[in-house]
Amino acid sequence: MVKKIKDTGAEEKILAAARKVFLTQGMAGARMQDIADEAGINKALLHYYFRDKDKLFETIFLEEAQKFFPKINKIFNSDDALFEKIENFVHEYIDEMQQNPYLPWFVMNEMNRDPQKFLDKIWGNSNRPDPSKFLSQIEKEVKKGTIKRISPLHLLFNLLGMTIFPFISKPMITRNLGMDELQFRTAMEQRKKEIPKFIMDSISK
Amino acid sequence: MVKKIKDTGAEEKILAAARKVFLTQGMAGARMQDIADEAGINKALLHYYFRDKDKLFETIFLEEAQKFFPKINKIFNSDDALFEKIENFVHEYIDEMQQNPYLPWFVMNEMNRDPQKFLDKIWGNSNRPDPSKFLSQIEKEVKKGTIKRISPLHLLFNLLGMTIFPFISKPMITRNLGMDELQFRTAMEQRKKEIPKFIMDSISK
DNA sequence: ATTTTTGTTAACCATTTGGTTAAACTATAT
DNA sequence: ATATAGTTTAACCAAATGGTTAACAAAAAT
Repeated sequence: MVKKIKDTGAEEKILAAARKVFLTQGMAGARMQDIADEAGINKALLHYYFRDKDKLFETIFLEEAQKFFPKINKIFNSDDALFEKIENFVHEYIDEMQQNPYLPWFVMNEMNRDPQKFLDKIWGNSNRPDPSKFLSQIEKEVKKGTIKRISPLHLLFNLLGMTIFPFISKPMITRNLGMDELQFRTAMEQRKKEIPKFIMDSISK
Repeated sequence: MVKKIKDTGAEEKILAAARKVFLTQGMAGARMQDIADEAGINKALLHYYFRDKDKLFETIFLEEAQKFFPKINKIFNSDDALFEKIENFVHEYIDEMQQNPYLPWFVMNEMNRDPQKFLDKIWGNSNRPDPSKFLSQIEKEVKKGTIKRISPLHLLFNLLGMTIFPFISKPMITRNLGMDELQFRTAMEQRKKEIPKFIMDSISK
């Protein structure tokens, strides 16, 4: 009956280990034994805390997705002006990615595997990314004539692509361009300013 | 000794099946039995033609990667003017993705899993994407003053991101925006013009 | 025609892997 | 001290999975 009065850390250690293994190996590639080893505990303990692999995976995936998407929503649905919104989005997103570089790949990977499952299950219609306000905001600006005529959808694609893609392709890009970890970090840091500038240069009249 | 005088199709059927299964499930998620079923042949025949799973996977991956990257190289290393190069790249890339939508995700996915392995093995220094000429070309244009001051690296990231990202995030994006297959296709078709325009609007003086 | 090589299969095998069990250990309450 | 509930482990189990074998069928070579 008494629950979690004291946590020596077993459960937390499992979660940390599972996070690491799932994020790098994906659901299919992850091994329960690897997670146990990584956590420094017996494999059976995994099943003691989390019934089975699916449950454990879902816990991790949900946790990661939920700490990630709401932030975006908040920005997209804020009352900021368009340019500030773009700036905020790029800034926050890149910060998040710097701390958690495997996240976007992980999310998209599992989503590719079984789109139905996650879009329904993980985002309970509550925190699913909703760019509709952002899109209509662009349209409004176009009509007002403050920015050039551009399709909101394409601007969204551009914004997302420029921001997220480097992190997804990191291994390929860095290896191919001979960048090291630090160079990549600084490049991404620069992009916080480069991307908004690039967009504004393109759409402002 | 005589090899492939006639191909009833077993080998081809295996390759087609393996392509399908590997592209959608990844190396870790793919099951040899699934490939056999998909090909309509006995599982043992897989091992008759391709020693083991690794070999089969490598065949597919190599085949896919090699029909994909050289094309890009040709564009990046051509003598076309910068804008034409960008136009060509976007055009060719989107065409390729339309026909083979799982490819970019597949390539990057497996590359994330084990970067060392593929970058050395798959691209034998021959057809590895090499944007260096493209990068220096941008720098030249900047120095000539024909375009705004922009970091070549960031422009490359922007170009790649805007072009490739929608295909990687397709399941997420389409579901979230309520797009169907046709709408997605037409949107991507539009991007062939939208992306070059977006870039030129941003960097031209 | 018959031998030999190539292609194909069903049945099988060994290992991996997710998951269970029963026993042991730890702390807390009585 | 002892019972009790919660925690952890070693040993085990069954299913899944990659891979092998031996027999059989089809084709090619003799």
